[in-house]
Amino acid sequence: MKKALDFEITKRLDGTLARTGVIKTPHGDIKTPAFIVGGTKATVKTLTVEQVLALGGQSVLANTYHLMLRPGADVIAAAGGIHKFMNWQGPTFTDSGGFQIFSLGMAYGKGIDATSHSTKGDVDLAKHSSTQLAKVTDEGASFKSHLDGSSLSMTPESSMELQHQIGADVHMSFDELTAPLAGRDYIKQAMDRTHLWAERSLARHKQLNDEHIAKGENLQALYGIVQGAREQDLRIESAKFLGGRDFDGYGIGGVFEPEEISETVRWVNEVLPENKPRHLLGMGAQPADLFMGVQYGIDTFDCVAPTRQARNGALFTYDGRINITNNKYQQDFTPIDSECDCYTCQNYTRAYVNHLFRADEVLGLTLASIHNERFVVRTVDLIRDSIGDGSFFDYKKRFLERYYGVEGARVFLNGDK
RNA sequence: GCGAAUGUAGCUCAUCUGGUUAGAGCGCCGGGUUGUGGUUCCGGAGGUAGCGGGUUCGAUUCCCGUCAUUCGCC
Repeated sequence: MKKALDFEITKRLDGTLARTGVIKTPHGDIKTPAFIVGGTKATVKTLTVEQVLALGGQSVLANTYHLMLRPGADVIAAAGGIHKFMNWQGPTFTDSGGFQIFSLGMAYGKGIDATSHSTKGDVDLAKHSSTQLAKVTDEGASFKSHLDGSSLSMTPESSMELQHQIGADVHMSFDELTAPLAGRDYIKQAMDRTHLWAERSLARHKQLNDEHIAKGENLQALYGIVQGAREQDLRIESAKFLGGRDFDGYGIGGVFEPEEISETVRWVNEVLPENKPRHLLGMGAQPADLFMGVQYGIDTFDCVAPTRQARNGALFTYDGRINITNNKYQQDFTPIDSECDCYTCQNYTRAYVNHLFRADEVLGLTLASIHNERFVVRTVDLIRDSIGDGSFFDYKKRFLERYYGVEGARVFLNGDK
């Protein structure tokens, strides 16, 4: 029987979990490691698909929650699927919506968000959920739309149905995110529920794929999502549980402190089956995330931070991040980064981008987004090359010491040869 | 020339009949953002209240003078 997705490992880096490979989908291949471009609402904000292709984007990731609210999965299905709808002919992913129910529902307006770097107290969000906008039970989640407050619900089955309507190449199983403030008991409970939901997601997914086969349509792939937060034994348990199921690949979910990424990812990837792709959900706001993820076995990333930060004027350079709105760039007629090969750096100056931001001109958002997205896509591409030719550790050291400074980079270089 | 109104932060304006360190919005300066927050979020700087007198325990506030701006009338 035809498979929804193939993954071929082309090279391994000795002594690490890093590898290069190719994910093959009905809409084309993804050379890995790869940075997947954020296309939450079936658009990469401020960019045309031509611009995304030009900056080296191989694949985009959209979001089930956002698309079910607007325009509705049925509209996308009627359009012939997300590829036709948004005019992106390459590989696509959709996230299940679980994260949004957490971040926009349960934690909405409560000062708790996915990045709360708060002390690790014991907050059981389920106990608070009756007064909040989302409620999670074993059956699924009920929540209120952040757009108009209407009552909605999502189950593993309905998430799969929506994702199949949207029609991306790779889906994520419906999961429950554990909050940064969650205590171990709740982490365990949410993980168990995520496993239950993963099995139900997989069962419904297979039924829907059978329908595609009957209609002669492309098969769609499903990743199981590993949870377990910061608990090593739970992460390992989750990787074992899901690794033993017939998923096409795996997503690693949760919320991480930057310094926790490498060890959490390592726990999981030492256990997951080696021959399936692994996606690190939502991480990649800064270069160290990319190097650490790949070194410990991640094949694909997605992260909205590069484009979100771009829209607010925070731009990457190889010497660290700058805020292009700063006064000092008003008459700086050099590129954002003289070593960057993006369209923006090839054609425009810091002074011009600074002007666009100050004048509130929308082109600034586009030029900044092209630059930041190109910066991370290229960084991961060069990581892939460095695994290919064995220079990964040299590249990593050189890149991170320049970006963070020798002192700042040290924490990321510990233990490297 | 005469009459009237108005002068408070870079800008537009608050400070109720005189009462602690004169506020806001915008702008300006800096920072944040990790399964998306384009209208974002968080900090910060900045005013001898046009100027000079007077009354008062105390004046941005009341009085006088002066300068400036605006409007109206000769």
